[in-house]
Amino acid sequence: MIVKQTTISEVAEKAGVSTKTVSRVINNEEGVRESTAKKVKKAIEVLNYKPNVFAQSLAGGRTRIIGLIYDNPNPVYISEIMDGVLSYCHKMEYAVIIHPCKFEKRDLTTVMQNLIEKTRMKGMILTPPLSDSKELLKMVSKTRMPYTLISPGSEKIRSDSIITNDYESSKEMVDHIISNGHKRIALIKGHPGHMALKRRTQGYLDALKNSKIKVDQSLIFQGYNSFESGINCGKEIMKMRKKPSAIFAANDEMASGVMKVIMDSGYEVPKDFSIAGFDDTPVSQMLSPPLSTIRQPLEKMGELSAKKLIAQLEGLDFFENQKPKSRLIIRDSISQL
Amino acid sequence: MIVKQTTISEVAEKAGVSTKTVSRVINNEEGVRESTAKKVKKAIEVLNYKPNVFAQSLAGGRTRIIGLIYDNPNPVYISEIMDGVLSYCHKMEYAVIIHPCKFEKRDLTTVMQNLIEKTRMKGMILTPPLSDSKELLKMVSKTRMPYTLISPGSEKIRSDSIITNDYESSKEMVDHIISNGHKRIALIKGHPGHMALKRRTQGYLDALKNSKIKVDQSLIFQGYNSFESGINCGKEIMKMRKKPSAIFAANDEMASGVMKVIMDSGYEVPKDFSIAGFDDTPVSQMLSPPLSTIRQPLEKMGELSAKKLIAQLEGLDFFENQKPKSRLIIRDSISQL
DNA sequence: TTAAATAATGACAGCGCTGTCATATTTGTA
DNA sequence: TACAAATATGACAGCGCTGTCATTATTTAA
Repeated sequence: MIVKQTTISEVAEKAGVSTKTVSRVINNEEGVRESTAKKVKKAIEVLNYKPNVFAQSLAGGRTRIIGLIYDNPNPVYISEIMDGVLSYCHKMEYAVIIHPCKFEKRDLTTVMQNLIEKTRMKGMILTPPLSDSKELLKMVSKTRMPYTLISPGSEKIRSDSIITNDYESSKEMVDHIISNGHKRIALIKGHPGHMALKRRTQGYLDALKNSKIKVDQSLIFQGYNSFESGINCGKEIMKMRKKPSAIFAANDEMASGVMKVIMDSGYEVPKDFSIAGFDDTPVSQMLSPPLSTIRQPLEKMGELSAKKLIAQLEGLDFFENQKPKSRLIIRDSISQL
Repeated sequence: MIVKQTTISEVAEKAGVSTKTVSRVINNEEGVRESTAKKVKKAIEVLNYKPNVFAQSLAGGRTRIIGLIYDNPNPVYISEIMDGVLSYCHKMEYAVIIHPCKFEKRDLTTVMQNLIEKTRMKGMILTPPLSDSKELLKMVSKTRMPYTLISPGSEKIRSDSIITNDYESSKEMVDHIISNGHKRIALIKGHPGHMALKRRTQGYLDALKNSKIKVDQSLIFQGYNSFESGINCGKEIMKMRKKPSAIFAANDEMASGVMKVIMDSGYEVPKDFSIAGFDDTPVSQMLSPPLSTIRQPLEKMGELSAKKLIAQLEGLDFFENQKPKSRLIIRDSISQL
C-alpha cells in the first residue's frame, strides 16, 4: 500500500479525546462514557480508521494469530475444515497461519517450534494425524500455548478437542448393512497411525456383536487410507474362496479402490458386493453406482475448533459438550440380500 | 507464548555492537565488515534470536505479507496451488493470508479493500475466476498493490500472470481422440465466466480444424464446471439421434457427470463412448474406467505466482517467460474406433 | 453543601525494531 | 606521515499502539 493509513491520534484529535480513550473504545474496555464512545466511533467511521495490528501486537503483546497445522491427508478434508476455521477467525479478527507439514518428518517438533517462535502465534489447531502425535503435543504443552485437536484418538470429550460420533455412525452404517441381510461383512481398516479411524473399526465390531454375528478376522483388512491400499485389499478379497457380500471401508478412497477391483473382476456393485465408505468426498457421488457413505460436519468442526481455541485465548470458558454429528448418506452401493 | 523472546538489544550486547548493526546483519544490508557480521550471526545463533515481525513492520513499514484469494472452485485445485504458494513463501519468510470469497458477491470489491487495509498485505495472488474480475482488478490496481494472476483469460505472457498451455494441451487431447479414429467429438464447455476455460474450447476447435473436421455446433454443450452440469449435458447427448462417439469435457467433474449418465443409460465407456476430462483430479483415476485427462502443474503454478509477486515486491525483476506445462494423462476412457 | 468515593479520562513511557544522520574507523594518496 | 575519501558503526528518534498511573469529573453519602 502506498496510501497512508489513518492513525489513532488522528482519530483522537477528531473526536477531541486522548489516544488512550480511542484505544479503550477499540478494545471494548469498560469505563468509557456512552457519549464519549459514540463520538469516538463516529470519528473512526468518518476517517475509516483501521487499527494497525502490528502496533497493537507490539504494544500490547497480544497478537491475534493462530496456526492451523495439517499433514495433508486429503485436500477435501482439509479444505472444509479450513473453511470453518477461516470464516470464524475472520469474524473474530484473528489471523490464521496455515501450515502443511509432514507427519513422518524427524524434526517435526523442531520445525514447529521454530514456526511458533517466528510467527508468534498464540494458539494452534491440529488436524489428524498430527492431533495424535505425542511428541508434538508434548512440545506444544511445554510452551503453554493453547491448542485444539481435531479428531484425536481419545474418546473423551475435552475442552481442547473436537470429536464426532465416528463410532456411532460407523456402527449405524454396519447396522444398515446388516439390516439389508448381509452377514459376511468385510472391513477395510484405516491407517494404523490415525487413531480416530480406530473408532470406526470399533463401530464395525460392536455392530456385529449386537447382531450376534461372529467377527471373522479373515474379513478384516488393513488399509492405509489411500486408493491404492483399497485396491490391494480388494485384490485380496477377490482371491478369497468364501467372499464377503458387503464391504465397509474406513474412508471413501479405499472404498473406491475396492470397488474398482470388483468391477474390473467382472462383478457388479451392489449386485455382487455391497460397499460403504466414509467421508462423503466428492468422488463418492461420482462413482457408478454412487457410494453410500458417512458425512462428517467438517466445516462445523473447523469452526468449533477455532471457537474453542479462541475462547481459551481470551480466557472465556466455552465448553460445547455435544459432538457435531456425522450422518449416513445412503446411495446405491448397498443391496438388499 | 509465555516465554520471553530475545530482543535485538540482547543480541547487540552479546555481540558487542549496536542494535543498528544487528539490524543490518538481519536484513543483509551492505556495509558491514565480514568479521562483525560473523560475530553478530554467532550471537543470533547462540541466543536463538528471532526478529519480532511486528516491530519490524511497525518500524520499517515493510510487511512481509501477501494474500492468496480464491473463490473456492475446487478444493483440490486450490489445495495444490496453495501448497506451492505456501512452501515458497515459507522459504522466503513471507506470511500468507488465505482468503476464500464469493465471486458473485456484490460487495466483493469493498470486502477485499477492507481486507487489504486491515491486514496490510503487500501483494495478492488471485486465482480464477477472480483473476478475471475487471472490477476487482481495477480496485487492486488503484491501491498500487502488486498482484499476480493465476490463469487469467488473457493469453498474453505477462510478468504479473501465470498461464499454462491449456490451449495446446486441449488441442493435443482432441488430436489424440481424433487419431483414435473419432470424428464426431462432443465438447462440454466450461463455465462462461471462467475465461481460462475458453482456451480449452479454442484448443478443441483448432484441433478439429487442423484435421479438416467440420465443427458441428450441435455437438457443443454449455457446462458449468459442476458434476451436475455434466449430468445435464450427458442427458442431452443421450437424447440425440446422431450421437457423438467421443466427448471432451473441460474438466473432470463434468466428464464424470457425462460418464455417469452414459453408464446409467446402459452404455459402456469406452466401448460406446470415449471420454476425456481436464485437471486430473483424484476422481479421474478412481472411475471405472479411469479417465484420460490433462494434468496442470498446479503446485508449480502456485510457486511461480508467489515468486513473481515477491520479485515485484522486492523490486527485482523476475520474468519467467515460459509457461509451466500441462501434460496428457492417457488412461482407459478412450477407445480406438 | 462538602468531603469522600467512584468513575472517566489523559500524560507519558516503552514495546522491538529501522531510518536518518552523525561519528568513528579504515583505506588510499601524496 | 598527514589528510582526504571511503567505509563501517552508532546514537537516537519514532513507527502506532497499550499499560500504568496520575489527574480530573461526577456521583454518593453525610
